[in-house]
Amino acid sequence: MTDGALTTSQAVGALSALANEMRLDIFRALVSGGAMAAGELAARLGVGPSTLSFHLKDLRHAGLVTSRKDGRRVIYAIDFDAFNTMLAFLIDECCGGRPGLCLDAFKPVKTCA
Amino acid sequence: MTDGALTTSQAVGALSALANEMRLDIFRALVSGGAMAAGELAARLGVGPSTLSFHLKDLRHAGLVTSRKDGRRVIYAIDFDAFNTMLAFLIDECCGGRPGLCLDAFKPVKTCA
DNA sequence: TGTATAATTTGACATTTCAATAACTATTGA
DNA sequence: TCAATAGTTATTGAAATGTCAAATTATACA
Repeated sequence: MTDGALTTSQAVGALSALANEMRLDIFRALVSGGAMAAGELAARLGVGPSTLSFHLKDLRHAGLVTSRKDGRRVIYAIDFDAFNTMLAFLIDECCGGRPGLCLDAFKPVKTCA
Repeated sequence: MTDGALTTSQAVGALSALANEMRLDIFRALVSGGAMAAGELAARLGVGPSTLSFHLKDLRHAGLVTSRKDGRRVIYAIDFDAFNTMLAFLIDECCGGRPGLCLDAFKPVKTCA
């Protein structure tokens, strides 16, 4: 997921990865809690290790999270660049050519008043 | 989908609706081509009527598109408010509390220099 | 070395999703 | 009223997805 723009199937992959309640919870836990080990995620979300691993693989395959080994643990983290790329896809591909229609959502985070 | 904020399961519903190549194509066709009848969508996308109807129902159920009858045709259109609400959810819930991390995606559509 | 811990992988199973055909409903217009 | 058109709704079967328990790999440490 190093390219700037997503193909349709990459976008579908990223959307699919977030289109599941448990994976969305995982994603949000990593956003709010920062990078953490699989075991800590499992404890926070009350999920068994294999089920968690299954979903983490999905998120990682979609490029939305990264993982690195630290001893016998595996630390997961959000890939914010990839997430931004997905947001950019939604904005460009789905609102492109119709500026103004999709701008409402951005106002809360605009910093240029 | 008249409320301002989405529940998690509403967000999953909206994401799931877009997490399919054909539905994403339908959505984009409606964005770029504006409101149009199911038959015209079917012709543009080269899809059978029942398959199209199946996916349109999905998008409508997720709240991302609206429909109205016009004679014997049914006109479908993007519900941009709902789409904005979904974008806002992604931004608020997934980047909230970490301003700056998710701002990159907005720059292309910023209108304030 | 032996044991416990952290995580992934595998396999069985149920559920959901998707596509395609055929049947059905509603509307138009000859 | 009858036939054609526009869409939706069953129905079927195939493929993908999700859950859980058990087996496996890798690391740490007594």
